[in-house]
Amino acid sequence: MAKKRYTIKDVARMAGVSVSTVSLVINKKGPVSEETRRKVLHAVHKLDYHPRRVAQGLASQKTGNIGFILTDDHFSLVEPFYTKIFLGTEVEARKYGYYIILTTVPNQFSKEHIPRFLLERNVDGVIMAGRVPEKLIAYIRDMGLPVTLVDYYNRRQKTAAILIDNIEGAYQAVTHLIELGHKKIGFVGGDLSHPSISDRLTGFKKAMEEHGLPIVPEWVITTERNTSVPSGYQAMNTLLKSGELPTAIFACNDAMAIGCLRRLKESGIRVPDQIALIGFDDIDAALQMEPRLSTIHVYKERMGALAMQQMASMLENGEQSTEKVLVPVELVIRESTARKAD
Amino acid sequence: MAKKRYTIKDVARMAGVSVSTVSLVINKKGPVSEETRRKVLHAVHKLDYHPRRVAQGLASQKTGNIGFILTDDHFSLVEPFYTKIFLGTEVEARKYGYYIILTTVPNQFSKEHIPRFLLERNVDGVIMAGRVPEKLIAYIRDMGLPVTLVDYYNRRQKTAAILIDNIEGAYQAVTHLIELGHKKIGFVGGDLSHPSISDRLTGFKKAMEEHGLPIVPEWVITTERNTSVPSGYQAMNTLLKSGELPTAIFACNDAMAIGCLRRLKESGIRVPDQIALIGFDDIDAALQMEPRLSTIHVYKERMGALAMQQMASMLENGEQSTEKVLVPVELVIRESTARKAD
DNA sequence: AAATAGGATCGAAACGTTTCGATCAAAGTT
DNA sequence: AACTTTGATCGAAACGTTTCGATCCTATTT
Repeated sequence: MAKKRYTIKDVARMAGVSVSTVSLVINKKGPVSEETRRKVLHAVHKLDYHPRRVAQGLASQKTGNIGFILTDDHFSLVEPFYTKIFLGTEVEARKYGYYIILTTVPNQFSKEHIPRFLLERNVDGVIMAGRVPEKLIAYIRDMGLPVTLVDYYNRRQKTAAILIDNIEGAYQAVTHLIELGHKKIGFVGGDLSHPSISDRLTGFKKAMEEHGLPIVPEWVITTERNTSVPSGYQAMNTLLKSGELPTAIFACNDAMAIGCLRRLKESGIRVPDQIALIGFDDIDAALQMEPRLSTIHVYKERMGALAMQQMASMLENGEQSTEKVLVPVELVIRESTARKAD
Repeated sequence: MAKKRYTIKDVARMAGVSVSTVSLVINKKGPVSEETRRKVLHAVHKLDYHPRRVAQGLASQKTGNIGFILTDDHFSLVEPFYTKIFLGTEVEARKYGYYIILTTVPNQFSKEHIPRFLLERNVDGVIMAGRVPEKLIAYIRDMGLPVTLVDYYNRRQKTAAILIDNIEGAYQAVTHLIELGHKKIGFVGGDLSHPSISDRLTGFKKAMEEHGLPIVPEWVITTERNTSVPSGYQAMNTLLKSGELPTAIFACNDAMAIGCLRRLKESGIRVPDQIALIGFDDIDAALQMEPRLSTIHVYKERMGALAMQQMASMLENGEQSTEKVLVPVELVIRESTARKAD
């Protein structure tokens, strides 16, 4: 039943040329006469020949695979944020003829967690999304493999990266609130050591300052350890206990915004009537909320695709790029933000 | 900077044995004296040697890769149902030393969409999740590759499969409604040609009959083309127009249940007070609803893992299994179902 | 003591490509 | 007319393993 698969030899025989000539034609290298090219391609077609990846790999010392690394918590998250980035990469990879091998590593990374595809030299390059262990980045760079980071950037490692325009996004979100007439605006964030979060805070401050609005320290919550729904809930809790409330809140991501929303509902505070709320990321859940969440849309699939493009060009040039691509975002106005009631 | 990677030759030299002996030790084949085994393993360790996958692949005619195929719409769906199955497979694959290569194919499948990893013979077996083109299954079987289906099963193709216990799940859901005192129960489904959906209808009928309750044709909606949120919305619409309403509804999946809920809210009908509602699948969104959706939990990651196990054993025995594994489900009672008000 | 069996080890072929250097013919240069 | 360049093609080595059959040694059987 299993059909016989032809090899390059069969093609060569059929076309009446040598094996190496067939290889040249297939890989579009070296000069080949129009005549032989035709003959070869005809034979290829006739036999439905496809070179075996594994053989190409051994001979050319390229596997044709790209590793895609996420940390455990990023992938197991309810929100398919990084999953979408992955998908974008996967689809783009196909265009280039690469395979993507996905793996996750624990946040508490140590030597024995080194992905097998690195040990076995089974990838030509690595794309990593989200905050990823420092050591791992260094290890891969050390192997001489090109690296692209997505949605993360570390000042010390000189790698290529695809980044959300966090400052601009936050700026837009806060400006939106200001244009709705809000003057008392709070920031809900966490873990400022993460570059994305601190950038979003920067954007917040920039918008406030440019419009001559005061930044009230009690309304800037940055004590939460992470940026999950429960953290948002907690942060809102803190805010509620601190006397006067702001009239609008910019949460550093949708997950935290959802946490805030939940806490506000429990206190019977109406969104957006009493407090306007805007998030960041535009995860799927933002659309499920009541009210539906205004947010900053992030083009996740696009980011994944861009990472693959960057990787492909590094693979072509054979050198590690340090280019940082800033991907624009888009303000999405839904129901959780409204003109300030007076 | 790029560290030199050692090959099996280096290990052989260091251990003072032949290359073939090293191979025997590493792969735990053939008889090797304890003495040499020690020497070899010591050298392996010392040099941090790992065989290159690509070389093993060529020599052994096994790639070490498993293909994972989804249809486009399954992967781009908002609900990460199949994504979770994929994740389960991926984690399990690591234990066995396999890599997973993910790809999607269009629903309208034709010859030119054959995944590249098949043409290039870059996988040892294929796992497919969800409803998948008939032709593709046949093609792969034809290549002599083992196949496992997840959450889909076609009577004509004799393949292994990991299946949700749909009949039992539906039976439990409906029985739950009956135990709450409901007698007028509706079914919201679509596309009965899909085995999962028709099985869920079977479970519905079984529960109704066993409890001596009538199945009212007007309350059994099976006219929708698919099982999405909008279809659920539409189905509810139909139900609303048909005179008397049931007091409880079993939707064949959570997506449709969400659609129903949305429509009910628009009409100001309270769930669960006026109508109890239960879904199936336990997707993430079920937890986000207000009220939170009662449903039948499906162990998605587990199903993915089981598929990998099945694949591994087929790869070991070198033969296509036709075993069907029925994975149990679990009733999850949340807020959308309540005792019938009288 | 010779014959046999079995365990341990090894050399070499094979897997299916790419790629490098060699060869040869035709065209261009002096 | 001799020499050089260029284009087309090819043969063979190389990639790093696995695996098969051969060989050698030791222990067992007769």
